[in-house]
Amino acid sequence: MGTTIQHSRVQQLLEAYFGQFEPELINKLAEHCIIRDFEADQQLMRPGQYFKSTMLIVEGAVKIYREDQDGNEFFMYQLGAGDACALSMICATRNEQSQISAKALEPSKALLVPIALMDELMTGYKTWYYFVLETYRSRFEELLEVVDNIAFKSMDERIEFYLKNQRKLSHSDELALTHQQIATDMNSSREVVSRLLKKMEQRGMVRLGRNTITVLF
Amino acid sequence: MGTTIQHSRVQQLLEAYFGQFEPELINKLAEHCIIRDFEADQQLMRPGQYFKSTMLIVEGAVKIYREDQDGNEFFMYQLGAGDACALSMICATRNEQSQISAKALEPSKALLVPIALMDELMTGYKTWYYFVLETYRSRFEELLEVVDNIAFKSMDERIEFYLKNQRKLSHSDELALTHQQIATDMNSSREVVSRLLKKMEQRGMVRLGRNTITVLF
DNA sequence: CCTGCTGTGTAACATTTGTCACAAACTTGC
DNA sequence: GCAAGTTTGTGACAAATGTTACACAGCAGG
Repeated sequence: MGTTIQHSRVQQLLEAYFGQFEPELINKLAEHCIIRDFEADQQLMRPGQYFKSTMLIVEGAVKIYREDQDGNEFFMYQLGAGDACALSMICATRNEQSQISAKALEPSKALLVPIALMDELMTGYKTWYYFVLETYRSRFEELLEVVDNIAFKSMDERIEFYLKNQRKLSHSDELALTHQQIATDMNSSREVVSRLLKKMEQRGMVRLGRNTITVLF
Repeated sequence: MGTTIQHSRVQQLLEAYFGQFEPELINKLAEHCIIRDFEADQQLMRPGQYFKSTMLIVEGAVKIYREDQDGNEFFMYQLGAGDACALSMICATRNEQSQISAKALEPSKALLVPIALMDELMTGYKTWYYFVLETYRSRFEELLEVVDNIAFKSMDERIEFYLKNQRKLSHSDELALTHQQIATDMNSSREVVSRLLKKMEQRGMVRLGRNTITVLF
């Protein structure tokens, strides 16, 4: 594939999803970014990995989660087109190991920005530095919300929050989820989730079907 | 107090605790920072507050915690001299409301950097932008550790982690803590903490006294 | 030394969450 | 339409945590 083709494709994507960037920044990025595709279920990051670039998501959905030694998972938040992976920025700038996992939930595309560019971008382009700070800020806030949930709330409230969140992410009241998936994301067990969902159905908050949960609140 | 006096005092503090800053940055900051003192137990930040400046701690210890509607607390991490409050940076840059609480654990001093300076500092001084990113990174990591603890670990493991952390912060194996304080920080109840501490004492991990816990591991 | 306050110990019980076991419902491929 | 796999429902029980209630120990001030 010719470099010019790739170059203009990147430019298009940047303009579409990162319209807040000043034109010179877009040009700069288009010169140096490459596009990377991920299949559904493919891992974008795994604990212990080093980064040589920062990722800007331009298509698909990426789940960011925590994994412990025993392989237990815990869902933290989700990224879509227009989002950047804050962790990859942090780790990239510091050349540190990542301690989190990321997985594509559907076929996804990301732009890879070489970390060698970071200094120049941060000091040279105000919209970039705003973008980076804003990325941190919003991930931090999301993480704080996660802490709130597990620190202060009971399982049923957490499920409620989870469903609301999923509804927002999928733009639909019909969620294609199994009880097991929810249990995995919340580091709980399937039976507990089933039990509580059943109670919520009795209270008229959801309608349950095989592979679907309809949110009614 | 003469401005020159204040100015040179700020400069001293910056050199002492933020020695990584380049000299021109220190001068710049010294010109515009003011010193603010906090008494023990005084609140530095409360939910819903707006920031007009970023805080650099130069003396004392500041506890950063989360509070819910019912007044329950949950300890997140602690700052000391040389640390910056990441949250005040985030909220300051975005002119957003803070959603966390900060309290001085002992008489403390902070330098207040006006947010109006942020743009200039970020783009003009590489050590500043490194510092800001590193501040985010380390707070983020700490927050991840917090998430791990409450998501994956049981109460006794969490107490163990808490005590290790306190030991590190106080540079001593003798911790001046009541069971109630620990319970508050972990959003649990005093009885549970007493019970588990007693078990740990039986296993030889700690020695318990009134107002003191001696860590033996 | 008595009084009151704060901190700790502990038993009994309630509630929440996790685990095990198994059945039933639904889905898919042949 | 049958077999095999996946998903859900549910009861019984275990374990962890939270709650209530109360005794008592240590400390401070008069």
